[in-house]
Amino acid sequence: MKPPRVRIAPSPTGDPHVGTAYIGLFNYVFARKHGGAFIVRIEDTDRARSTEGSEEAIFAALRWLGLEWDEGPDIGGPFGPYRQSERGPIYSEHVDLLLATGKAYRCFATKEELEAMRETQKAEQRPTAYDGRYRDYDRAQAEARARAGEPHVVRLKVPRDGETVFQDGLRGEVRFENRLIDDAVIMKSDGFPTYHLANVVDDHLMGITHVIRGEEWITSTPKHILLYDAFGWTPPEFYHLGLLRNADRSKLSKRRNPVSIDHYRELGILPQTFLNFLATLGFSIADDRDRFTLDEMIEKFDWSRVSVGGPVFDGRKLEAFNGDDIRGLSLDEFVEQLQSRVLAPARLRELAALVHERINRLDDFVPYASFFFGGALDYTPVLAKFSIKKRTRAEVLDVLTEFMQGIERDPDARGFTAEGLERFSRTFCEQTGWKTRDIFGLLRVVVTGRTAAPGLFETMAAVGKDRVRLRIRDALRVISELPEEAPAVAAPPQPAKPKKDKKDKKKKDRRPPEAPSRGAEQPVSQDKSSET
RNA sequence: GGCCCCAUGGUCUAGCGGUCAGGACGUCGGCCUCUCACGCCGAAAGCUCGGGUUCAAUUCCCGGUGGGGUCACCA
Repeated sequence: MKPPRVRIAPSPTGDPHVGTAYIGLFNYVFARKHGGAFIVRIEDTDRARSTEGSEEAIFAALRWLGLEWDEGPDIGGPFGPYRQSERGPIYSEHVDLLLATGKAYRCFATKEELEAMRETQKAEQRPTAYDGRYRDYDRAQAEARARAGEPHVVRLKVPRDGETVFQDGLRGEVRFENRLIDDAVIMKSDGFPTYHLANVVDDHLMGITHVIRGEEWITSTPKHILLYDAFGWTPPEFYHLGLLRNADRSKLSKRRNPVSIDHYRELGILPQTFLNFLATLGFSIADDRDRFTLDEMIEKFDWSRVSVGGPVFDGRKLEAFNGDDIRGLSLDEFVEQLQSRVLAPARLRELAALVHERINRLDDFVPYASFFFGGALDYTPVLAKFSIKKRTRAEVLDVLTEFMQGIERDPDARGFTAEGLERFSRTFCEQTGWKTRDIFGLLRVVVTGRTAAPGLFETMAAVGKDRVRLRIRDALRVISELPEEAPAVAAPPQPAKPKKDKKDKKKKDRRPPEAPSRGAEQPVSQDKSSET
């Protein structure tokens, strides 16, 4: 086999996603196995959703895992630039090419117009698809309107009949009827290419030989094949891996699970352990062994050892692996890990600043700062002395859920700095009509498990976004399971969980932080993910 | 709903026509032990269903069912 060239193409729209690591791992291993190149390309053609800092965070996460790339935006390479926002002229050239050969056409339909079209189609129980209203529009007229600066998109002219077939390296032949594929937008009205176009053009120009990506892309693959055809190019080989799932088998989403690589890093998962665990979610090295190193995986890698059903991401197993590996460390190594990861000087200083004026003896630092560490908290003690009056349980659940969504979406909150969080939180109060003292108190309890703690926003920032999210999710579960008669978050007449026998305790202590919460979940809102 | 993908214990998987269906996590029981943890031993728990093909199907084919993905000027 001549050296393959593979890539991951993350979109810088949020925290580094475990899916990116999963797909990245398989790409990386395949490249290394065959002495090929592993490339990182940033797909940032969506100007609205790309966020500052996300790109760096993705690089840092991949490097932490040890998935080093051979070409990428930060290290360059012979086929750059590797950031799609810097490749504008290349895309326009290629669009012009398709326009000139009649493989694509300009479409002047407005978003509203298309929305109305879809509504009608839905109402009539027909599949929603672009109806081709500008497909045969007069070329000269279209060019004139375009020259006049009228906003429009460019669409691929998909053949009306026949079918598009491709070989999936993991699934065999996959066929789609062309009449069911609508004319995909390839250039948006802002002049940026869509994913489909940029992806195909870049993969071709960068010499990508194997496209290894998530199953969610299968249905857009025929569009890509058609694009390769339109350009007269030979498509690469495709391998669609199964999607990582939540415990309920839906596509892994942060609504139900911690999905940030940073979260696992912060909780003290060892990078090689994390890779090993991800690898087992689809790859098997042998009949009766599931612990192996990255090098062993590379050595033994073969597509016939890759399974394709979407695996549930089971944090308990990850932790079991991690525990094993921690025990495998020498005492010196263990201490080194603690010093570099849990109590690194900068981290210690950050926490010390918050604890400084609140303790009387130095060694109170450790118990005082306990909530800065670990995953879920035990809310039993604090439940005995905390309540919100005049608010129903449903209101509490709602407001926490909204808050959790807010820290994801809000530009102020997303960076998770004390200032940003405070700005966001105060606005949030105004919008929800909650008194600051009520909601800040509630958040304090949720985030720290205590009614007294350092300043809420400094504390939240130091606790970290992923832990905060995890605790809110866990709190939602706990609150929803409180006895019915409890007003909101309140001290029930008797303790909520009056007696815990040995077994219960054991169970609780062992429950991993990642355990997905149940009973307090919101309607699914799928995470958007990049091609990784 | 249309289209597409998938299907071995609760979860991740091995299996590639004939196996007591193997391993791992989790669960349960026991041993070790001042406690816990680790470690060790053991147990319960699985081939989605129905048709074919075959001397023989978990394994091959078809269909049902179930799950998932996708139907944007997001990737």
